[in-house]
Amino acid sequence: MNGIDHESSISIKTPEPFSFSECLIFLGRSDQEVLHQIHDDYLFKLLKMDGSLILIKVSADPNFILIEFPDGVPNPAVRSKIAAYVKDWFDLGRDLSPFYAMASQDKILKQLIQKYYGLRMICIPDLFEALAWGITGQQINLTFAYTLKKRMIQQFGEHLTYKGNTFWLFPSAEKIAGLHIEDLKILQFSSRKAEYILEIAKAIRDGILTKESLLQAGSPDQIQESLTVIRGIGKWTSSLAMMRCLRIPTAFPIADVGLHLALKKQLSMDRKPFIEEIEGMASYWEGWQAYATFYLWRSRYE
DNA sequence: ATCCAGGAACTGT
DNA sequence: ACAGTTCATGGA
Repeated sequence: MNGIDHESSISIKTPEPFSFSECLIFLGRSDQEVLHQIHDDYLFKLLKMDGSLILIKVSADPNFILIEFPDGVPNPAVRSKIAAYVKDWFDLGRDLSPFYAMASQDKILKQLIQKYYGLRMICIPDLFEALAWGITGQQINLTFAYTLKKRMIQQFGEHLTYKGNTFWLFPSAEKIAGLHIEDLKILQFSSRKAEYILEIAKAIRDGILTKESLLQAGSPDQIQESLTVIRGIGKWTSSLAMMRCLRIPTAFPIADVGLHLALKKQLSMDRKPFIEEIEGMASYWEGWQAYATFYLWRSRYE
């Protein structure tokens, strides 16, 4: 049971703490994002379940998340999958109280959990999307990374138009696996990133690389190892996928420039912190490095 | 023009 | 294991 199914909608009891509006702020961080749309306090997203496109409209009241289906109500089996998806997307299954207890004693995180109270990790449940997004974002500025992602989606992803708004789905691994390097290069992906993404798409298409097999690989270190043996996936990209797709709370992209800039700002430093300095700060975050990182990322969107 | 951006592979020691 | 080099391309 992932939620209460009212046939034409689903409501999911939200855990404490949870703030839908904080999640919407993170989701609205780029005006180039086309994988969801925010209109007033409603969040729209296109999903594909059992082979069919389904548009969802998500909203919240103090105790529930409500999922509606403006373009057609799917069958009960699909509704149940959608409830599970939304739960994963907002990381609703996690008990945040240990994180908040730790953070309330931490110099850096203390203010962040007050400011962004109820923010949850916004996850990327699709493994191919998480890895492709990681590779896309390697060593380029975020603005350009969003541009590349948008081009890839609008070139190769499926879409649905409802009341004049077009909603996009991230391209499937199957679709991308069938492309040539040139097809991504022309969108201004570098040759190497195009190679990496195509190879990973093929591995996912062929069932060699799956979320389940990664999760069964064992400890977080073993999962990281099985990711970093893949060409194009280093420590940073694997940590990102472990954070936002596999939802491993200890995942920690310690070399992430976004994290560095957030810490620089929080600590009013005139330079980015050194890795050794971050290791010192993060020693207090043990068990919750992923959430600490996520809240720090959030602090950059002020 | 210059530096840098939510890195990773490759090469040499 | 560790350090330096190369790749790659737009944003500010």
